[in-house]
Amino acid sequence: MSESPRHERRRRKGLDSPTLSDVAREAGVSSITVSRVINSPDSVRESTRLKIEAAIERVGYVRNMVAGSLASARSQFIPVIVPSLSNVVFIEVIQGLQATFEQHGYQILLGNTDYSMEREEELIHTFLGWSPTALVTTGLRHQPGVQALLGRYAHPLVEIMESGDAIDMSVGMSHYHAGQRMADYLVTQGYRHIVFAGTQMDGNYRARQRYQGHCDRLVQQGMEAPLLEWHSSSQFELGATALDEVRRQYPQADAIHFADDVMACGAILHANRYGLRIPQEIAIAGFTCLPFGQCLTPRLTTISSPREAIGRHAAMQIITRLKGEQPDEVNIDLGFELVPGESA
Amino acid sequence: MSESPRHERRRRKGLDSPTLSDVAREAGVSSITVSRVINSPDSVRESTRLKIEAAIERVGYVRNMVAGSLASARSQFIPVIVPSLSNVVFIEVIQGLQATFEQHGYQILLGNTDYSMEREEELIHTFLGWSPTALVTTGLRHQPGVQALLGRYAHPLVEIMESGDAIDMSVGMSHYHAGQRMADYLVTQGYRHIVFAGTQMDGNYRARQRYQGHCDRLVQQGMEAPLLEWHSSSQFELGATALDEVRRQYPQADAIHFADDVMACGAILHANRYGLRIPQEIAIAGFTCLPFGQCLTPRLTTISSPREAIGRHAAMQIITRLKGEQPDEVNIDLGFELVPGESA
DNA sequence: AGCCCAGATGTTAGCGCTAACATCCATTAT
DNA sequence: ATAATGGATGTTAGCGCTAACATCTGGGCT
Repeated sequence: MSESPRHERRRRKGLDSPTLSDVAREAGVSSITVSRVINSPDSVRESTRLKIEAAIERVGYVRNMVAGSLASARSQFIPVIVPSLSNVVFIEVIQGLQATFEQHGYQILLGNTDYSMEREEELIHTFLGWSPTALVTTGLRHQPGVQALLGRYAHPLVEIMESGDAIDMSVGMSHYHAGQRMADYLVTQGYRHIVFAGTQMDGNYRARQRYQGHCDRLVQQGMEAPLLEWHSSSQFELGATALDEVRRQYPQADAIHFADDVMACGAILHANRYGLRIPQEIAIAGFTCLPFGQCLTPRLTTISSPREAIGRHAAMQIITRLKGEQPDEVNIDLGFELVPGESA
Repeated sequence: MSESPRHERRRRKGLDSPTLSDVAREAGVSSITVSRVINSPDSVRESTRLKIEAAIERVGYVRNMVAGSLASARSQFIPVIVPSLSNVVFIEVIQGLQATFEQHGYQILLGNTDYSMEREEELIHTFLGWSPTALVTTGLRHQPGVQALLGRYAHPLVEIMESGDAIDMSVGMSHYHAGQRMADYLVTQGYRHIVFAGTQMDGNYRARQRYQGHCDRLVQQGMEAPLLEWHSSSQFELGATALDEVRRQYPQADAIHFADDVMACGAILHANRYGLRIPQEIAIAGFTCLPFGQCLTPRLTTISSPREAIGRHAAMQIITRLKGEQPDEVNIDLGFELVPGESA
């Protein structure tokens, strides 16, 4: 156990790297001056700075962020909580966040809830232990405990993906209106028997909101809005299955409004394979606008969601607040765009 | 500036959350006992534990991980450095890592080098400041400085994606052999004029290794091994461009070996659009085996890489070492599999 | 009864850094 | 010459936790 060669108690960790005071001694200054060179170089005279920088180099100093965070009671960490990493949508959001935060010296702490609100609560608890400077989480709905905890949270907080009233700030789009808009478009195109097909919609309530918008619009038009739901995660193959299932259960269906592009693309590829003509025999629509949908023949009709932009805006909201400024808007709705292809 | 209501100097942060000693006082024990309840509950008598747990609940204690990490000189953080987040491959590796680490209470710190080794060096420097318990980085090649730094690094370290001799441990596959294997297969299938097409191969040297394997095998067979390279990131559209370009520059080409599935799929979709028959007029092969390649008509011939498995194994190697055990193997080669489709 | 021992709990002393305040010194204004 | 100023640097006292050691219990044994 105690095979460490030196038993002076000063250092307890194996790798005893030099500290601020080692650098300070080497440079002949006090450690706070070294700290200033690192954190606010402009507040130190240039000659001193150069001397210290040389000393840092010489002793091979590596900054201890943990100690810094403890002393200043804030870390450079910003937890980002998303429901899934299998869904490209969140990957793109994370990229937007990451790129922006990185430029400003913040580090993302990634949390994955797997669409479980209990898991979200656990994650938030853990993350708060890291004294994060800010927090990003997905959606406007949370467990009561989370709602309360975040309400008391004194730092910038952004809820992403949805539009609406946030605890602190939000960046997103209206899923209800997106569903409504697509239903609208399908009706305009002359489709009359439209089935909505999605998966895991119990956890993913934003998909449910899209269905709600879809449903309300169709009912308004005096149509029915049947829903077909699966419970595995969204994959291409599931789109194929869904297409078959819709045609079996609703032989009169002339269009399928999928909850996401992945399933929609799977359906198109499946139809191509079996010579089912799209949109003549059945029309296909998706949601989110992923690149491959736009390379298919026929091109997928879908709604483009501002994924990376959500990430970038969310990060900017936080950075603005951390600079002590107030963002122009607290709740940002980045909207969406209908992208007509030939599939519907 | 100093508008905080209470000026007792004890707490400097805005949100003064209860500490271990608050809980200790509440429970009538010493703070170390509370610490034990949190870190090794079995070392505390049950009655005491329950009493303390109740106190924790009552005061709403949130553990301060930063202080814990400083005191114990190790954090629960494990930096994971990958070259890209746009490439699904790394997303899947990260998922494998994340799922495994999470179960054992570790938190990933994500770093993205954008295929730059200088950036890798910077990232490693920053991350070492967080006293990480272990480290995961991509590839066996690094800047000299990184090589030296990691050589001295006293904690578990896994280099992923490649097979070969690691600084500490590695989990991956041989890209050279994968390239060779595919070239082999194409030759066996009767193709004689095979073009290799890739993008950003200066940074992505694993793609270059695949090309090397491909090249060596073809030259061995007395064939030429032309290479066509682009410099934007790999997208479906680039595959389309590549297909056109190959047919223009090498009219006699009967097969294209793409450096990755995304471009290969783009090429197939493009060919389908313009009625070019695959593989009769030109064969297409990819690398990595992404789901959509397997849904196309014709199905993409490709090589399946063990992406999630790499993540899971890498995490397990680290966990084994952190438990104080020695893993059975230091360098793990998870191999690959040729997946024949109809595209070649 | 007295002793030993192991398991439970407590005491002490930092981990490496930074906030807050204190001091110093060269300028400039008076 | 002296005071006033402001920029550069230093002193002090923790941040909240845990390692290491010290102490206290209450059986079980002779």
